[in-house]
Amino acid sequence: MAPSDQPATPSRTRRRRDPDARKREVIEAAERVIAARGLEGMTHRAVAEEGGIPVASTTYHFATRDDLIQLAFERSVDDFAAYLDALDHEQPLTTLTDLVDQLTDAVVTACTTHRARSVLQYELFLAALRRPHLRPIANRDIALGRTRLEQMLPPNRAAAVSALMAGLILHGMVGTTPPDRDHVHAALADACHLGAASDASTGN
Amino acid sequence: MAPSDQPATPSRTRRRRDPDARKREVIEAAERVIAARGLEGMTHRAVAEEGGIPVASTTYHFATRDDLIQLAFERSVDDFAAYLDALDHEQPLTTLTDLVDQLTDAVVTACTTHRARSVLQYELFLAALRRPHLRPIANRDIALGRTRLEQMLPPNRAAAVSALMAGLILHGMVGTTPPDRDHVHAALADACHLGAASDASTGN
Amino acid sequence: MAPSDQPATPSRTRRRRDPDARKREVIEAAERVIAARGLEGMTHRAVAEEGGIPVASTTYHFATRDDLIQLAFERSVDDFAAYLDALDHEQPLTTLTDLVDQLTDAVVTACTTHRARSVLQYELFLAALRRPHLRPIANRDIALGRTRLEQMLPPNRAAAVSALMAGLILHGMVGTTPPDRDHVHAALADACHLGAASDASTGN
Amino acid sequence: MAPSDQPATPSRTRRRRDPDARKREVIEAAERVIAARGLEGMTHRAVAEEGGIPVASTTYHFATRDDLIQLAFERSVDDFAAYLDALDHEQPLTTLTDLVDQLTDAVVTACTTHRARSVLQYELFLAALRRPHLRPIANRDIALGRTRLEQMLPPNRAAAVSALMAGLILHGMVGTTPPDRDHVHAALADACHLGAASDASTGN
DNA sequence: AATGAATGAGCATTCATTCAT
DNA sequence: TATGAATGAATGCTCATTCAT
Repeated sequence: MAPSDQPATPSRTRRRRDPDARKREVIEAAERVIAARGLEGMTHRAVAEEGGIPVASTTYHFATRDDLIQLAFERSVDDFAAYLDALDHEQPLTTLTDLVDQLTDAVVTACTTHRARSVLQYELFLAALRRPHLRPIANRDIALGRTRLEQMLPPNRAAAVSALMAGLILHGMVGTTPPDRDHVHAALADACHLGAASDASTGN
Repeated sequence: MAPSDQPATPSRTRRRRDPDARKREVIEAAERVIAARGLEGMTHRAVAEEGGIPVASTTYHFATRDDLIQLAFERSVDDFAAYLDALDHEQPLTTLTDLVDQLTDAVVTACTTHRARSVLQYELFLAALRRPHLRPIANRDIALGRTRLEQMLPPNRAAAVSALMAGLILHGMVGTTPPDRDHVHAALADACHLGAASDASTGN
Repeated sequence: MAPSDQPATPSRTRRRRDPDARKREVIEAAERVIAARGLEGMTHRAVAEEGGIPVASTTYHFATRDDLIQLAFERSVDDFAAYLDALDHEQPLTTLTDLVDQLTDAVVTACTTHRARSVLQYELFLAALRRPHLRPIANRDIALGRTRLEQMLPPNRAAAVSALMAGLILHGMVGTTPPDRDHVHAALADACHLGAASDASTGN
Repeated sequence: MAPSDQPATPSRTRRRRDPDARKREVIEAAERVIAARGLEGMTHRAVAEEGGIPVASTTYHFATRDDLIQLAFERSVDDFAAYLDALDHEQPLTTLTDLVDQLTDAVVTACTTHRARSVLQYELFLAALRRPHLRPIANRDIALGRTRLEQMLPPNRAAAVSALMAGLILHGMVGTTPPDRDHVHAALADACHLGAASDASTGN
């Protein structure tokens, strides 16, 4: 972000100006590896290969493998937050109808275009079930979506819609075909109390 | 964990004669290990320890670790099917109101009493995302719940309610406290189209 | 050999009439496995698979794996003896010229048609270097060829020709192409003292 | 066999700093193990024991066991080349008579003093029959001896003498007693076309 | 600060052999 | 007798982590 990040000092001898840059590289590579091969596939060697980084760099900057895992998940939630922020700027929420349309799109793309991110999210949830120190991170991820919905929905309904989306995405990814847009739309319309008309449109 | 907690066995006579029983023992131990330590924690050694069984017995009856994983998941889905059958006998579905009550209970107990089984289910879903041969098994699991709901709901609504439950349970388990009964009930009532009154009851 | 080997008694219930038959099956399968995968590849499982035989049959009839190895090698030497006998009947040795022609053929086919048998022979030789109980068997194999040569050559020359053949076959099999007939012939002619004329024919 | 036979090392300071030296240590230990126990006996653990080295060191420096095998064989051929070079310096080839004397000595010592190296060579030949990537190495070994002979013999005769030596050594090692010097000498004299007189000297 | 080298611990799997039937 | 079941003992290999530089 800073304009002096990589100045014109081409002192080849120097390896790195920014000590945190290498750390970030490792974390990002770890994110990618978890998404691609799962938490169990996230070995130091796999991260090193993915990032084009020496193996020892993946252990030098982090006390243990668990530390790296935690930081990778934290960063993935940061990414999610940034994604939601961008969404709010590009498509600010106005009407309930728009909201449902947007959420429908979010569910479908979560299973297709953004599948890697969704997988990472579920990896986090599952990991959090067994590792207490990951639970705050997982809950922050959940809260992120929920809070955004609270812009237009009462808290409990926001929570319900958030859960519905989680379930729709999970079932959608497990299924052999991407989820059907109309079904998703109808379910979300219901959950958002968009009005009885929505139901008729899909014939249920 | 304790390999010697079955002292009443005729001991010493190590050899068993019932290979299917032994296979079942191994599979059940594997199920328990996956639920407790995750798929990555399901090593042959862990299964052997959990089942009080020699390590070689866990490899003798199954060609590969992946085979054992698959069979353990298949068996866990069978368990789920049996659970649903039992439920149908004990509490046959009659009215929509009863259904919603029952589902509410199912969600809450899935996060508490039956937490181990729920964890196993999500392990299966996540594993299926990366292992194609597990997807039919995961989809069968999803279909099981969905089909049962279709006794009382149109197909698309059944799918939506099924997804909602999956999301509620996941978020419920990740959260630090069990899910709130009333919120769950309200969300399910909405999704089942129980009537607008349900919403008023929770004050949203 | 005996005409009453498998009489007309089709008593299906009986598994085997001849208790030695199963043993022979195992030994023959072991021979084939050693030739194909080497001594280290000769596991009980490999033999069982090769012979279409239960694994336990490969251990039941032989005290140890080493026993089976020994019997397989013994049998392979028996095979070699039978092969030489047959050769003597079909192509009795008459003149030195004929002998050299025949030996040339033997060397070339040992690297091609009979390669499997040759490999087995070298497996035996190498194994005998480390396992004293196999040495008499290996030496019998060597003596077999030598003795036959002694029909037409003095003992020391017979030994030399036998060694030459062993070396030609070994180098021939290791090489990327089968050995050149003319070279082989020239070398054997020399070793058999066939006469200086043979040498001129190949330009040496 | 004795892992602690190098007490003079600075002990305790386990870490080495010279990776090439460590690699060489492993390869040399592997050579010794193959010569002593055969290729099938060359396990990582056996090499580690032989070299007084941690097991993981034997896998760290080589991608696979096959890699280590190949390097050990390559090194053994290098050793052979060095041996031939040394021989050429110490006893340059002059007359055919000297050559035959020297070769006779080579055959006899190959079965006695240098038996370990000879065994390694035959292990290589046999292994090369089944592992294509070892064939160039085995052929280089054969070419080494052949080329040296070509200093004094025409190519085809050199090849024949080389093969004869291979056979003599093999039969010599398999036999219960070292090969008889005179027989070996007579055979080599013949193969080198030393003159008819040689034959008379041994009474054949 | 950064990294190649090194290693103890552990893993999935194979195998010779033994046992119960 | 013959064989499926069972198992202790390896084996090749991977990995998180530590250390020397």
